[in-house]
Amino acid sequence: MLKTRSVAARSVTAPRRGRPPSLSPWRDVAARDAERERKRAALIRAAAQAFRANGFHNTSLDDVAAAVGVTKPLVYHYVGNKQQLLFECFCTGVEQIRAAFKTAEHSGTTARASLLRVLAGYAEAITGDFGWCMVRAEDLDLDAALSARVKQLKSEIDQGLRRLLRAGIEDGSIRSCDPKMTAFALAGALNWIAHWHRGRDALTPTEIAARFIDLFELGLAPRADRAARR
Amino acid sequence: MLKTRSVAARSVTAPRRGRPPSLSPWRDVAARDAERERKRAALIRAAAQAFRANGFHNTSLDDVAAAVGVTKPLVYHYVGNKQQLLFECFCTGVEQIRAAFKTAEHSGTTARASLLRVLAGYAEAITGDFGWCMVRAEDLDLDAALSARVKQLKSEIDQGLRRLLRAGIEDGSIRSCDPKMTAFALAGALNWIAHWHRGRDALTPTEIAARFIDLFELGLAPRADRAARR
DNA sequence: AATTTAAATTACTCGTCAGTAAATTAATCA
DNA sequence: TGATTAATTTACTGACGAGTAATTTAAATT
Repeated sequence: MLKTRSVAARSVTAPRRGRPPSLSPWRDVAARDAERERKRAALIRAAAQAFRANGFHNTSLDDVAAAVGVTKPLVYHYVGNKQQLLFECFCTGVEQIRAAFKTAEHSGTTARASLLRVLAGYAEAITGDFGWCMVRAEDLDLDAALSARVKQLKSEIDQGLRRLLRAGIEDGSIRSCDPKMTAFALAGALNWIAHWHRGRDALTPTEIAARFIDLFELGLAPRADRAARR
Repeated sequence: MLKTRSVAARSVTAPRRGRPPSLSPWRDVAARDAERERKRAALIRAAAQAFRANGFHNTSLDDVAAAVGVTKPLVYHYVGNKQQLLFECFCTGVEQIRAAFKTAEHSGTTARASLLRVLAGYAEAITGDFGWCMVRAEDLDLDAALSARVKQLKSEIDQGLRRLLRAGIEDGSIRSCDPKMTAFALAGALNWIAHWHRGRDALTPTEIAARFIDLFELGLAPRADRAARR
């Protein structure tokens, strides 16, 4: 067990043996920091997986530590406490969604096209390791400070969706609708994926997103106008 | 406190004082059973409210008991254990949704019309006291037996949605789509309401449902054909 | 009135688990 | 090399909360 651990911990970095004693200490320092960051990230990912598998409250920090071959106090060495750990999982996931916004936002065409791209990236993020934490991290499980930050981050995403919807209504690419409720419906449908999507599903995230987008774009009622497409 | 409790417990049933000693014991027995059932229901409702307010794991049975002015062991007198309590909350909520299916299902017109009615009832149920439990009751928090029953009940609802979708595709009232993914999207959007809807919201459940239904029915893309309405 | 049954309480057990103090090992530095 | 600092562990505390045993109070039955 101990052997396993130290091997794992080492294997992340390149196994440079016989390092030159002091060619440039700066390089070494940077590498060390990077490794620390990598370990921290591994811990957070392991936690996210455990939370998704068993739920936040049914996962002890001993579990998380064991999952990565390490003992509990080390978890505290890398992250403040259990709440903080959940929060980090949340942030990691949110970051992916923000990235989706970044890449999709000013991508030329209509606001509707941008929105659909965001939704695809969103779906991708939700099906990832951090999707569950992002969606189910309850403010209730966090103290006031963290809870506020979570709400803030969620709100930013929500506002991003609404902005795209409004833009689409203005540029004529989206029918007039209530942006708030529509954003809630979109986010809800996508977030819900975290509840049912489990690893080996028939459809890939992209395929799921495509189905959802089709529904949101065209609606359930039959269309007389095929022109509305694209 | 004690006084409060006993008054509350009594006030549910008609305050028949000086009851005729033994006119018909059967009537009395039935009334007693009914009262027991009413108390049990009150407990379950209180639990649902507490779970929604603080989360399942952040709610102790002492909390639940206190909320109804009673002590913990009495909770065990009425319901097996904490899991069971959550399960009961879940069932109560699900029952409302089943009712929505019942009333909407064979209501004459097209399958799409039925579906939209079901969605309205669904939204109504989600915003109620038991919505949170229905949506967030994690199989993870229940042992194998209860978890299986929860999955079963959820699946029935899912199948109900899919059936309506398929029926709609057949009778031409719904565009061709992937029933499974569409059902997931619909359920997700609606379930998500439980995450953000808090008592005094601007919109009533019915209004929310209307907005959602509009989106699902007509989609985001502008429609050339206004005929598709109704 | 005496007895049985149900409703509700007090006072406890027992396990789990977040979080910590102190010690140890390994790596870095001078 | 010896001294410092970081990484990691062992061994603990302290609280909380689910669930129970034993008891009391009230109601129902005869």
